[in-house]
Amino acid sequence: MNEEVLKLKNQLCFPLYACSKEVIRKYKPFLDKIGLTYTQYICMMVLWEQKTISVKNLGEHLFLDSGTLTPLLKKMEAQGLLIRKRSAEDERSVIISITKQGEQLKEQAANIPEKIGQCIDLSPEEAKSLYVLLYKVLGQIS
Amino acid sequence: MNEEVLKLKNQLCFPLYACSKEVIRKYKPFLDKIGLTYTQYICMMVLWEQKTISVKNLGEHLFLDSGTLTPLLKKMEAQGLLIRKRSAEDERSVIISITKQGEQLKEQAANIPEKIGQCIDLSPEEAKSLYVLLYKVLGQIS
DNA sequence: ATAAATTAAATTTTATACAATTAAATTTTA
DNA sequence: TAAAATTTAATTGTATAAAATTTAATTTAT
Repeated sequence: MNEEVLKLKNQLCFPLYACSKEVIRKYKPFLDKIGLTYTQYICMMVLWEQKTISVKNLGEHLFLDSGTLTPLLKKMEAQGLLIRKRSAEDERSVIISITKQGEQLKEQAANIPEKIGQCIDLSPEEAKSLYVLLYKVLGQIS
Repeated sequence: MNEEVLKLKNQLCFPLYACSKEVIRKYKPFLDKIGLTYTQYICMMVLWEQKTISVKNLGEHLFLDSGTLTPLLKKMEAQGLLIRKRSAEDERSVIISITKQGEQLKEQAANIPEKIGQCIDLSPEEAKSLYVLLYKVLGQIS
């Protein structure tokens, strides 16, 4: 057996996994201030752009399924950030719509990307390269 | 407000988060065959190298705390892969030692990195670049 | 037109994650 | 040396995450 292949330091998956967790952890203090978790934050990002979207479509954007989204969206509805309504055309679909309160949250979130950016010291070229490589893998694997 | 900064497509955190999840999901069929979850797999990787390690030290390697590791390690002990024993020198520490059965599992895991590699089509240079960038961010952020 | 297949959410179960707290042991300091 | 501070696990509570199943609605094919 090649003794090297199963060493943690020779895996690409591990820094990916660890880096993802640590970056998300960095968001916590900022997201706490506006009462969102990271997953809720990326849902809101989609809603700030789209205003209205089905659970199915939202899940496709975020690589999440209804088992994760349903309880999450119910909580956010209870917080007044969005409304869930079954589609009239196709009753299997649930349509999410952002509320005024949800729209207003965007202003409070506006400085978060910059704050996170300050924690990560990559050159524009490095950041771009990382971005491209991650989306390349994501496109291949999902 | 700059309307661009909060768009999902302009975030670096999101492909990191999604890519990590999707890659780990790819491991599932292979890990299922040997009865491990991904987190258990990276614990075993450390144990295949170290044989013996404290919970504290293991957590530092994996960026995980006792709240995650304790129940995980208890399950793995019940499966016969390792033994948990409180240190004699410092009773606050719990020492994890791999068992013969845990050692044997390594042979069954030996082909997993290659299998995953087949799902990810990056040139050696791209893979190296991704690896370096991830560890760079990890070093800055944690 | 209706049975079969598909689709979309919701639910259930299992497994992380991690913050916060607790408990116990050890080390430091006054 | 005894109190205070620190360290290490364990526990508790909350929040994902995903597989598998269920339910309900819609579409397809005969």
